[in-house]
This record gives sequence, C-alpha cells and structure tokens, in this order.
Amino acid sequence: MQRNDRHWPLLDAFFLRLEQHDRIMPEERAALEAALLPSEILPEGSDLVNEGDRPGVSTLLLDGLAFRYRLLQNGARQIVALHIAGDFVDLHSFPLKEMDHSVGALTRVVIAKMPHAALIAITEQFPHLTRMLWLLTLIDAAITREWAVGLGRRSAIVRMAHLFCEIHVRLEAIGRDGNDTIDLPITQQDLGDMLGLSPVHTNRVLQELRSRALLSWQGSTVKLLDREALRKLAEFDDIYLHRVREPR
Amino acid sequence: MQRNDRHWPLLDAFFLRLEQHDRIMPEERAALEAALLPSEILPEGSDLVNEGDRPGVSTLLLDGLAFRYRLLQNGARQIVALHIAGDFVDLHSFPLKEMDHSVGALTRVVIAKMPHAALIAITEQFPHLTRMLWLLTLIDAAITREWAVGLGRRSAIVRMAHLFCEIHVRLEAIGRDGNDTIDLPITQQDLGDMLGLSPVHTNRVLQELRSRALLSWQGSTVKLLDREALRKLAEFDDIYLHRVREPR
DNA sequence: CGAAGTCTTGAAGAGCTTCAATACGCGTGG
DNA sequence: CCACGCGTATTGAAGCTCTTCAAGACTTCG
Repeated sequence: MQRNDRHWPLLDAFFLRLEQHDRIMPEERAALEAALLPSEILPEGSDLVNEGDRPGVSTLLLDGLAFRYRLLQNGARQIVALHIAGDFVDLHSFPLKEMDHSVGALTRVVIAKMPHAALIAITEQFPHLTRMLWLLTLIDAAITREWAVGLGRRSAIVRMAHLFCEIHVRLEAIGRDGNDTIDLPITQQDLGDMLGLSPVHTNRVLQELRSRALLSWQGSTVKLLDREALRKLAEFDDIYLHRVREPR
Repeated sequence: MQRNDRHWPLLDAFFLRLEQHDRIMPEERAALEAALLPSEILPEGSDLVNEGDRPGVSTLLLDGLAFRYRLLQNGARQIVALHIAGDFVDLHSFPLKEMDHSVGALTRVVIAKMPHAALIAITEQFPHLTRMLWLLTLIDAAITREWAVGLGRRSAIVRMAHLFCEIHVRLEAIGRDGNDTIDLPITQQDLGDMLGLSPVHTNRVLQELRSRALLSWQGSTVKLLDREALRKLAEFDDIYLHRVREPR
C-alpha cells in the first residue's frame, strides 16, 4: 500500500468510525494519512506490543482481529479488549508511554503505525482532531468498563450474549456485518479468555445459546439467529459505544 | 474557596498527581485554575452525574471519595472506579458527551467543576496540558483494565488484596497515607460492589485477610499490617498506575 | 495418513451466592 | 444517660455456577 495514494482504501474502516462520532475535515484526514507509516502485515499469533514495552509508535489496525491481554503468574490469560479493523489498537500508549499489557494478533493482521512524534504534532496543530483521537481511546475505555460490569455482575450466558451483540454492532459500524452474520475466526479458548471463563464452561454456555436458537457458530461464522432475543437476554444497550455524530 | 487566590490549597492533590507524571508549567497550572468554577460541597450518597446525562462540565474531586457505577435491571450494582482527592472524576465526559454510567459520592465530597468550553480552549492553547489531561483519563482506563483482569481471572481474596494495595499506592501519591494506614469510610457492601462479590462473601474474604494478619479494618481505618505479604498475595505491580515523571 | 489442535462430554468438587437469623454499633429522642 | 431503632456486620446452612481433571471425538493441515 502506497503512502501517496489520494485515497487509501485500507483506511476506510478507520474514517468510517471517526465520521460516526463527528465530522472530520479534509485537512484532518490528510494529517492522519500523512502521519501513518506504510502498512505492514503480521501473522496470526504474533504480538504487536508487549507489556513493559515503550513503543514510540501507535498501531492502527487496518484488517484482521487483535486483542489486548494480560498474563498472570499462574498462566491464566485475561483478554481486556478485542479490536477490529479501524481500531487504533494502542493509541493509549501515546500518553501512557509504557505498555501495561500486551497486544496480540488473533488473525493475520494488516496494520499501519503512527509515530508518537507525529501525534505530538497533531496535538499541536489540530485540537479538534486531538479530541477525536482522545475520544477513540475513551470509547475503548467505555468498552472495558462494560466488560468489567459483565465480569462482576452478569452470568456467563448473559455476558456471552452481550459480547456477541457488541461485536455485531461494532462490525456493523465499519460495514462488515453480513446480515446478522459475523466472521469470527477465534477459538472457544479465546472467547473464554474475554469472558473470564474456562474453556469447558465456554463450550457449555455456547451450547446453551445454540439450543435456545439464539446463535449458531460453524467454522468462523457466527450467526445471530435472533438478534432481538439476544439483546434482551444480554440487556444490551449500545450507549457505551457512543455512536452519535455531534461536535466534539 | 475563592477563585482569585494565588494558591488554592484544595488543588494540591490534583497538582501533586499531575506533577507525578510530567512537569507542569506555571501557565498550564494557571490555565487549569482559571478554568475551574468555585468549589462546591455535596453530601454523602448524592450523585454527581447520572447515566444518560450530558453534563457540559467535568468534575474534579478535591476531597472525599466518589465512585463510578452501573446498575443492572436486577438491581445489582457494579462499581467500575473509585476516585480519591485529586481525581478528575468524569473528565471522559468531555469527549464522550453522554454519560454511560453514574458517579456517586461515597462520602461528603468537595468538588470543582470545569466547563467543557474551557476544556476546548485548553485543547486549543495548551497541547501539552491537553496530553496530560488525556493521560489522566487513560490512567483511569488502565485501572479499569486491571479491575477487569481481577474480575475475570483472580480469586476473591487476591482481588481484594490487590484493591487495597492499589488504594494505598494512590493515596500515597497524594500524600494521604498514614503509615500503611488508609482512611476508607465505606461499607463492606460498597467494597463487594467493586469486587463483584456478594456482601456475605465480601465479609468472609475480609475475615480471611484479617486472620492471615494482613489487614485490620476498624471503623473507617484500614491498616495494611503486612504490605509486602499483601502485595505478594495480590501479585501487585503498580506499572498500570504509570507513576513515572517523563515528557508526555 | 498421522499429528496437533480444538471441541465435546462426564463427573467431582471448589468458590461463591442466597436466604435467614443474630449481633453489633451508632445516632436520636425520650 | 439510657433505650430504641436502623443500618451494618457476622454466622450458618443449602445450593448453584463455574472450574478442574480426564477422556474421547472431531477437524485441519502438513
């Protein structure tokens, strides 16, 4: 992918997301495009950043799935965020500097890095764009909050239903939902590590959702068979995704 | 408290926190002080903001304890953040606009509000200060992440030990730790709602910490009797609080 | 076709919740 | 100053959710 393209198709998901929250001016878009390094491809299973790293760049996910996670001493893994195309995976490392968790590629991913020096320049020249980037990190935080609510107070099945609703809405937002069908090439183990569940119980909860005819999962294709029932079960309310276009 | 004071003692905790992460210039400090409205006092139990609100101001906590929480349909409450003096409790509502959770006063609190219009001006005139405010919201997010890790993958006792370690470090950072003693005027119910536990189990886990001579709690006084043992039990590592003074 | 990873199932048990009752502590009014 | 009352803390007991261990089946891929 070339830097000097007038239009950078891989960035569509990213700008689609931004435009959902507020209007982006052409010069802001240009500033972002100019700040990005040429895209790279990383294989499934590789880590984009590790706990303790001080990256110096932030990573924009252009395609594929990535996740942020922590490993505990007993080997347990908790996934604290799932990222899809258009997500600025570790933009928070720009103010934070040091990573307090790792980011891994759940699938083959296409990424583009943005040097923190370029981000500093953006904060100096584009206040509104700065607020928009700030916003993106805060929506990530809102999602983590929602996960924490689920982990603390929702049962496994409700939590899982909620997660599928969330993923569906987020994919929809970047134009990647196909008729209540989502492409989710992850293992049940990965799913369990997002939900704070053992692989065995993850499997059983999944079966319960299937037997209630709310969901099917074959290969990497998840179908929400009854979206409304799923939302009701999950008490899903997408307010925390802040998908409102307004001046920020 | 008067706006035109040269020195605003109630802001000490806030500036202490900021200075821990990077150097703050006098004009940045002045800009913050000028942006704040006169302080207010709210009684214990009152809500500072509610889910669904669109505040128009962000609230700086000058004294007391506040918490962010969500209520579920079955009446369950999950507390997703605990805030102490010096915390910019709902600074995230500046880019987010709409609250996706509520903020309550755990004790009598002293607060000062900052209009979002003033925050916009700060983003236009003080890029570095903007990054510092951004940083504060991201540290809150890092804490939520840590809580999510605990809720998903740590046992109740480890989670509780971890929380006490965290509160201690955070109070220390604003000069409010008294010799491994922290003033925590909250109920076991509140504690349970942070840890995702029932009141009964919260009580039993607390007793276990007491019987292991790691902690005492009488009235509102919590003593960390063996801080090192507590940290070891919790696998506590304060990296996620990002208490490093460096250019941001 | 074999091997490695993933999914599925059964069974036992740990961790936590729920319900219910009792004890404690603190502020208020008599 | 004491008694009362209400919120909070504590205890016991039963049961549910989820984990762990272990084995077998399925899938995918070299």
